[in-house]
Formats: sequence, C-alpha cells, structure tokens
Amino acid sequence: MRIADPLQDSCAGAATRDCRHGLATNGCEDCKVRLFSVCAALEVPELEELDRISQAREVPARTTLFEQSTLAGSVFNVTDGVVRLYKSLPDGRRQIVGFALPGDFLGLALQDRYGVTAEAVTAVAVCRFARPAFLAYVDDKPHLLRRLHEFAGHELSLAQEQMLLLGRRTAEEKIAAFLLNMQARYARIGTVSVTVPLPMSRQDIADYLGLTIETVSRTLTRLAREKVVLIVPDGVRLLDLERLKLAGAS
Amino acid sequence: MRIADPLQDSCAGAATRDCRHGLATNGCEDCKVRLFSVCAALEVPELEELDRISQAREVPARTTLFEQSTLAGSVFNVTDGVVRLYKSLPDGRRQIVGFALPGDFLGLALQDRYGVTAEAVTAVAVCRFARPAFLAYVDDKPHLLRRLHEFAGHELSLAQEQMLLLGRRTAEEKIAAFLLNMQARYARIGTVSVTVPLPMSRQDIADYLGLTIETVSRTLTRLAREKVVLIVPDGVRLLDLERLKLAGAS
DNA sequence: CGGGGTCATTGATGCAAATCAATGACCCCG
DNA sequence: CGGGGTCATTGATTTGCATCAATGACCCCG
Repeated sequence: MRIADPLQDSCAGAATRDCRHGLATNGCEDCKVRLFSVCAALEVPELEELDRISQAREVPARTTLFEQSTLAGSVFNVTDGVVRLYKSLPDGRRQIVGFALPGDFLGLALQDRYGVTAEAVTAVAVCRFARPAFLAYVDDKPHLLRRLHEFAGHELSLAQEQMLLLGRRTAEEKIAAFLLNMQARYARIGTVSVTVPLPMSRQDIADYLGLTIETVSRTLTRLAREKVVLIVPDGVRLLDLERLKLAGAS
Repeated sequence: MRIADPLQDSCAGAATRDCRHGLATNGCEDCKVRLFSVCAALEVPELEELDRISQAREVPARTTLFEQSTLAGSVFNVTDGVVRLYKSLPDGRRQIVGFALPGDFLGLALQDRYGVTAEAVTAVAVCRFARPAFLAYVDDKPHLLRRLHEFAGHELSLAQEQMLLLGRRTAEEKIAAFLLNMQARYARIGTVSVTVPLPMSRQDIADYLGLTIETVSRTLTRLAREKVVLIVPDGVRLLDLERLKLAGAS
C-alpha cells in the first residue's frame, strides 16, 4: 500500500502506519499537525475495511474530478499533485477557494452535491471512496465522525481567513500571505526546501487572491527587485521572511 | 420554554416541538430548510437532558460574546437579535465573516479556540451550552453528530460563496447579493415582510462586503434612484427583484 | 532549426472604489 | 429647545488595481 499520509514526515520517529487513504495515521500523540488531518486511531480490522472501499486513481493535469452542484458520488484523498477548487460566475469570472495538496480531502463535507468544482492542476493521484460506502463506514464510528467534524471546522476557519484576505488585504499582502501559506503547507507534507513550489499558473494564483494575472506578476517582480523573494522556475525562494511576514501576517 | 426554532414558520402545519436551543425540531420531513439547521429527531428524554445543560442569556447591543483565539468555552444558539462574526488585522481593518440571526449557532465547529470574534449588533438573546457538557451530550448521539457535520458543511459552502463575492464581484453585485441573501434568511425565520430589516450599520455591511461605508451608501442610493430598492428606516424594501437577481445571482 | 502555442512579464492608460472632506439627519439628554 | 454625539449621505479628488496592448520566454513538435 502506498503511503500518502501528510503527517509521515512531521511526525518523524513515531510508528507510522501505511496509509494511502489519509484516514488513519500513526500514534504520534503530541504532533500538533495531527488535528489538521483526519486521522483516527483506527484498528487493523477497520483499516482493512477502509482499504476495501477505496480505490487508487491517477488523472492527468487539467482533468475535472467533479463539478460544482453535481451529485456528490465520491470522497477523495489527494495522494500526489495539486488540485484547484473553484466557483464560477455565469460570465466566467472565477474564484479559486482552495488548492488541495497531497493529504487533503475533497468532498468531506459529505453533502449531497459538490459545492465547488475540482480540477487537477498537475498530474494527480487520488484515493477514491464511493460516498455510500464511505458514509456507511463512517456512520458507526463516532470517534471518526468527531475527527471529520473537527476537520470541517478547520476548513471553515481557513475559509474565514481567506475572506479576511480577499476583503481587506492589499495586493502585496495577499501575495505575501499566499507564499507564506504555501511554504507552511509544503513543509507540513515534508517538502522542506528553501524554494516554495508553485505548480499552479499565475492565473490560478490571481483567481485565488482576487487579483489579475498582471498584478500577481508585477507584485512578484517587485518583491524580487526588493530582494524579498527570488523567482525560480515553478516556484519562489523566500529570502526575507521577516519582510514577508510583516505584509502577510494575520 | 420559549420557542426560537427558525423552522417553525417555514414548516408551518407540521407538529412543532418547543425548542429554544435549536437542536431539536418538528417532524416536518420534507422541509428543505431542515438540513440547514441542526435539528435531529431527538426524543423527550434527550430533550430534557439538553434542557438541563442549557441556560438562557440576554446581552445588550455591542456586547462581545467571545473573542477570536480565546478558549472556546461555550456553544451558543441565537434566539433573538443579530450577532456579527469577524476577524481583524492588527491595524484595525475588519472583515465580518457572517451575521448570526435567530436560530443560528455560534461555536459549533467545536474547536478548542474561537476562530472569530462575536459581538451583539442589537440586543441579543442566546441559549448557552457549556462546551464540555455539550460535547458530552453530543458524543454518544451519532445521528446528531452527523447533523452537526452537515451543518458545518453548509457553513463552509456559504463561506466559499462569500469568497466568490469578495474576490470577484463588483460593489453593486455585492450589495444586491447581500440584500437578496438577507431577505431569504429573514424569510426563513418567519419575517416575511416586503421590507428587509438591516439592523447592522453601514460600516458593518461595508466590512462584510469588503467595501467602504461610502461605497455602500452610494450604491444603495443609486439602486434607490433607479427604483430597484426603497430605503426605509432600519431596512430596505426590494422593489425590482429581477433587476437585483441579475446583479446578485450566483 | 523554425513556427505556432501557451504563459509570464512589462508598459501605457483607464476606471471603480478608496480616501478626504463637508453636510445632513436623527437621537438623546440636559 | 438646543447642543453634542453618532451615523449616513453626498461631493471632490486620488489611487490601486484592472484593462488594454506588446513583447518576451519557453516548449513542443514537425
């Protein structure tokens, strides 16, 4: 079984259980990150059951995983690549409400219909659960339900933070917060590098931050000119964290 | 026991159980709104238990119910009045992430700390639950947990809709969407009037929509000049719903 | 190597909303 | 009734970001 638990690296040293579906994890009790994923102390028989109802799937870039307001038939755990989640207006204006990285779940709200559209930004690997099976699996496991609920609460919290960003921050603050956030998220899944990967296009970043592609580009080059960041292929190196935090802090 | 169930009017005709705490409701099975509140088919003994752990409380306008990032000690159900939920930046810029109306819950994410600050806009009546007692009450009721989770999913959905509004809509579209939304919410709690109440200040509306007070005022007067709305004390009368929907539709 | 495609950068210009600045409309209370 | 407080409206002006318009940097593939 392939390992896709985002916690594997941040909980280094603890006994980690194989986990491609993201629902189980190791026994690292004091790891703060733990709460941010849906990981319960599932026992072996439960894990085997979970395994039976899951299936791995790979999709190329630009593939739509599911579309806004269609019937929610699946729950996904992203195991590799990046997925964009967005809402659109009839005239084509688009707001990306989030990027899903390895370890993130899609459709966990367990609503009848998807509230957003999910598209692969890069080539993506997911672990798919049929919704009925997932619901059945989850329904008699209160501890797991609790975890799911905590997880939803965390997502709501992130959404509210993003509302603050969209409504009240300047372009530079938006970019700074975005870069710091991506760095933190990649660090959490074990990509600890001086360079923060930015696999999504400038248009994606713009649609996530409520800006235009030109403003994203200009702001990044200005930050680069001021030696705050260094723009590299498919990413950005953060040079002056203090200066970035000044702009991007919550 | 005072009745504060937001569903009482929209489910007119069904046998409605008294409910000041918002967690129980009638047996109106086909009511669409049902899913939007946390209402489970709780039995009488459960209701009595719920009653024991709840306490009614009234707070005057401008009172803070709880503050962002403090320890979450309570769960609230608003039974009367309006509450604003917001996040702030260090320099004072504020983003209101939602208004809680009668029937709405605060702190249902059940996280350790509150993610936002909650302040009474008007005089407010709430039903308070101590968090530990509420958790204990909820923990062995999987059906209730499911409801709570559905509720959280709905809240997330609303937040994402607001992100689209904040990031991609014009001032006029924001105002139009806000007015239609308030109308729908007041209709749901039984305030079916040609006039939509707006108990919050222009500053509150501005901070909710990512605008300034002046832009809110100007946009409203323009809509009034164009006979789309009529501005009345403490509210707005919607005259041309079609025209509003044109601007505010999702 | 060269042409066409996609995406990012850069510059010139425009405009929607912010900012600055009065003025107006109520209140409340002495 | 009148003065001070708060909040909303309206007007003049500025500005941050969007829009419009080229140009540049890669790719891929023939």
